[in-house]
Amino acid sequence: MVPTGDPPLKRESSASSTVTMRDVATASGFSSATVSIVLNNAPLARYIAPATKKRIEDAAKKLGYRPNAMARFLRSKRSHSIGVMFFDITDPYCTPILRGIENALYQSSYVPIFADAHNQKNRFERYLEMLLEHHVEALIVVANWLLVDIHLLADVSKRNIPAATICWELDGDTVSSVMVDNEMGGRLALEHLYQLGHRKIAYIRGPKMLIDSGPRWKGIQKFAQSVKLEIDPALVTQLTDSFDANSGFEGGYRFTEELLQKKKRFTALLAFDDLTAFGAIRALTKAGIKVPEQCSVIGFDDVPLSALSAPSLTTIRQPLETMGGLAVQMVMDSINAGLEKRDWTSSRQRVTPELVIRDSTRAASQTAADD
Amino acid sequence: MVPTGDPPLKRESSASSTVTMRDVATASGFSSATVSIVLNNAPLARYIAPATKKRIEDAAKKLGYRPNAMARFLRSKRSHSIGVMFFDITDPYCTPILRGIENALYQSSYVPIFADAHNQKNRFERYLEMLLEHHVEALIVVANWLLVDIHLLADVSKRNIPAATICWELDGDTVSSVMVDNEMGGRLALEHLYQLGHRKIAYIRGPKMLIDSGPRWKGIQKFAQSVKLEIDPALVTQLTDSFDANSGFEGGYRFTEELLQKKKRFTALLAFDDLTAFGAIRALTKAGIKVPEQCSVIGFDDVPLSALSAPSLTTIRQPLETMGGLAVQMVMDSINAGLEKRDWTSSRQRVTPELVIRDSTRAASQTAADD
DNA sequence: TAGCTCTATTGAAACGATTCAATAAGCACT
DNA sequence: AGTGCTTATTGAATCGTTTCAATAGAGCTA
Repeated sequence: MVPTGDPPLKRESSASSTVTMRDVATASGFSSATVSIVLNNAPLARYIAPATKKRIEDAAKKLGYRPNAMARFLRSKRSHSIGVMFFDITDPYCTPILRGIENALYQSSYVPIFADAHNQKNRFERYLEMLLEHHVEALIVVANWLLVDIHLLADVSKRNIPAATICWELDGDTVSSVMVDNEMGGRLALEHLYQLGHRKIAYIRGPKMLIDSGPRWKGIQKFAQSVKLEIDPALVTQLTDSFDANSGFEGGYRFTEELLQKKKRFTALLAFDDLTAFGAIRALTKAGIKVPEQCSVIGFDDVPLSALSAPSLTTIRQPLETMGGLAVQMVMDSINAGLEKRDWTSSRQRVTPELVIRDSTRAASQTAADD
Repeated sequence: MVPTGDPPLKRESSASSTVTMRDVATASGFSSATVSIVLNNAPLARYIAPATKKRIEDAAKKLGYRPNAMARFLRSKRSHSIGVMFFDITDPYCTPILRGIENALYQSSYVPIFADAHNQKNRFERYLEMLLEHHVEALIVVANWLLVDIHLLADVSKRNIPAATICWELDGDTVSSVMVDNEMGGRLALEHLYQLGHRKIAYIRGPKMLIDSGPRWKGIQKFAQSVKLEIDPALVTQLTDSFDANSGFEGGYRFTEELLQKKKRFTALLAFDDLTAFGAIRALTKAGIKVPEQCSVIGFDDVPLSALSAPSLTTIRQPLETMGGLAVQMVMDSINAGLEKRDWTSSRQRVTPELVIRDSTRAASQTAADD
């Protein structure tokens, strides 16, 4: 319809053929070396005449040239991809982390290769193998549960691939890590309940296996000590080790039932994490105890559903999305250091947790004292 | 300590150098062509002597040989990766789909490259570009919300890359799709409430923009007609179009409040999806109406949190993990068809939804009739 | 003994980029 | 007129595989 100078049927539009760099070279009248230099803005581009640059860029655009990532990598050793391994994506708190990682990588035009170990060691190893085959430039491991560190450490550091863990730390200094300050989080949680006037508080501690459990409990104890609050051992239980991400909910349910059977009264419950808290709320509700009217409940993590549940959950927020971004930053720094042959030492980041007050906690004075 | 025939210090263990195929070739005493044939079990491997195979495999294992995915691809045109694009991973019902996709790919030794469009068109396009650069062999798009199909269709089909959508359908027959049978789901939901004896039922319909909204409502209407149940227009609202995955919750909350203000009584509420249902429950609870004692609520999707919330949510289950797996199967079939130069036509799968009865619904006879 | 089919193996040419060293022209100095 | 510097461009090697065509011995048939 519209008359233009272009020939009506161009090859580019019809064929599914791949446009290679050589095509751009011949189309623009320069060599592929020049094309490569211009299109990558390589150091030598300083010497390329502006007119040349323009002609090449125009040709590339016109042909719809897209560099072949594989060919590029084969030569330059850079895959522009990084491996992101989760131990169990089913765990609701993984999603914000994934979002954080994805977003940060997007900014750097890196692509995440996603892996989910399903909490199985052999699966973890197989994925590691696959990621290495794909020559990821770095590795981020989100380890909510246990992992065997030997192989990760060996394989990864041997090949000089930067690695970072989120929610987990490894011995040695080869692998960076991002974690929340669990001790501070524990303190914040108890402090909140204490300030609301609660004194008879039940606790569901995290499983031994988990790296978070210890520090969180330590923070609780320290705060209790500082205000001379007695922690009644009869009101303390601990989740058992398990490989199932949903075990938190079931554990919270079961151990709350146990606590209730003891007939020891408590006006608040401090759960290891949000899932545990949900389990606890379920058990309390089933026993006819209203949350927060008769019992306050506080969680830890601030998983996405905590804001949606009824009642919405007061919790200690981990800045999960931020943590994902930080991990990316760390491995990126390391990649760049390697590229520029600078030295680089792994680091251990601690992010600060934050109290989020919602509907599952209220002042003890408003709490009905009896069952 | 243990005396072996091996020399004490092997090159392999110390260096971070890459073991190439040529290394395996020289170590085993054969040519790299033979090594390639053996290690890939290529057609020509029929003619290779068993002893040769063994020697090559041993050498490869001993050296810790790992094929270079990039070099391999450059030659064979196969990246062994597929692109997985989400429109908003934040939406809780994406996680099971991701799990399903990941698991199916793992079985085929394919690797997923993860992309999240954040519901933004330009981001979607940029990611498409990146995925094509990485030469993914196929594309799976999980489109919970709207998307502009023109470019997807054009770019993808032009390059003969198989594509499948989950929770969305495209015009034309280039792109396969997996969807739940929404009409049946709508019917199941109303049927459940009806069988519980509910007659005064409020409805929160899905936003116009969403492909699911229409059929779901149609199923509801058809069932109502079949049992001569009158749908009171005053008890019907519709979510407004929005790009925010969380809008379901807020919408559910707001429109339930609106319904309550009308003072029209209802004993049950049928929500468009689970998030909407949670919003509705929040509003009902806030208004002093207990769920399910005074009002039953049913959702749709069965997102992971539906089982954990208090009360746990009765809902229509979409087999999300299965759907992810199906999509993988489809694109895999298509990839293989392309490889074997067979013909292949895209298909549209419908999976059946399933009623999951939990605690948010109960018989109308047990429902307190007045507010 | 020529001709054929199997078995067993390999040389060498791709694949599509990057990058180093080489070339060459122009200009400004001593 | 020789030397050195800057600008502008390119030829050719290289990355690590895959794969086609070639080679060659061996056993079988006619």
